[in-house]
Amino acid sequence: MYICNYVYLYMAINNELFKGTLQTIILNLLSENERMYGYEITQKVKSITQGELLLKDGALYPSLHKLEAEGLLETSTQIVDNRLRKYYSLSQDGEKEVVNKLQEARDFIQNLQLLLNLKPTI
Amino acid sequence: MYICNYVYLYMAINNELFKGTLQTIILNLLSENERMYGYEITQKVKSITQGELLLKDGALYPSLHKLEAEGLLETSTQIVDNRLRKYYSLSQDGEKEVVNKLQEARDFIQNLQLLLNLKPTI
DNA sequence: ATATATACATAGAAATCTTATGTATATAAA
DNA sequence: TTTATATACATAAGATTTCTATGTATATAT
Repeated sequence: MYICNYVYLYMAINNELFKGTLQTIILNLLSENERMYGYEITQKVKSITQGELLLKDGALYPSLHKLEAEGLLETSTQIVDNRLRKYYSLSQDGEKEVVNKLQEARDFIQNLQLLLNLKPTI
Repeated sequence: MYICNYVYLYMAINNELFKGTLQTIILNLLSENERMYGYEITQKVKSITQGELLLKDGALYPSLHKLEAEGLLETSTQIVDNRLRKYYSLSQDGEKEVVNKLQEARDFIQNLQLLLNLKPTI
C-alpha cells in the first residue's frame, strides 16, 4: 500500500490540465464500448495514456454518479468472481450529449493550440 | 452594462475545459511579448480565439498576482492617458517555467486527443 | 447626459479534482 | 501462510481554480 502510493505520486503527471475533461472522456469511452464498469475505465485511461493520466477513484465515481443523475448514463450491476461490478452505458440522451461534448473538446484544443502557438495559424 | 453582461453570457462558450490552462496561456503570451498589461492580455486572448474565450477579470488578475508571488512575473506600473497600467513581464524563473508548462500542455493535448479519438493512434 | 471602453482589484460562490479513508474479495509472492 | 497487490466499489474533507458580482475611476463616443 505504501509503495503503491509512492509509485503513484511519482508517476502521476500534472493532472491539473485535465480538469473539466473527465466527463467528456468517460462519455467518449462509453460511446465506443457498449458498457464499462468503473475500474475498467480507470485501467483503460491508464493504458491509453501509457500511465501518464491516472484517474483517481475520488474523481471517477462521483463523476459517474453525476452523469447518471443527469440521465446521461444507465447502470446494471453484476457479480463476477464474487465481486460486484456496476456497468455503465450511454442513455439516449447520453448518445446525443457525447456528440456535443466532443465538438466542444475539438474547439477547445483548437483554441488552446492557437493560444500556445502549438500549431501554425494557417 | 446590462446589455454588455447579456452579450457576454451568450457569447462565452463552455470555459470549463480551460480550467488549469490559464497560467500557461499567460506565460506563453508574455514569452512572445516583452511586456503586457492585464487588460491587454484579455483582449489578446479574445482576438486570438475570435471571441470564443473570454478571460474574466476575476480569473485573470488573481492569476497574475499568484504568478508574481511565485516569482515568475515582474511588474512595472505606468500611467497612460491618466489611467494606471500595470505591466507584467517574465522573470528569469518565468522564462524557464514557460518551457516546462508548454511541454506539459503538448503532452496534455496529445493524451486528450488519444482519449477522445480526435487523432489517428498511429 | 449616457453608454461603452479602458484599467485595475477583491470577496463569495460554484465546480472539479485530490487526498484520505473505508469495505471486501481474489491472487501472487515471500 | 502471512503479506502485498490487484480488483471493485464508495464518500467526506480539503485544495484549487474559475465564475459572478461588485467596487473604483477615467476617457471617449453617441
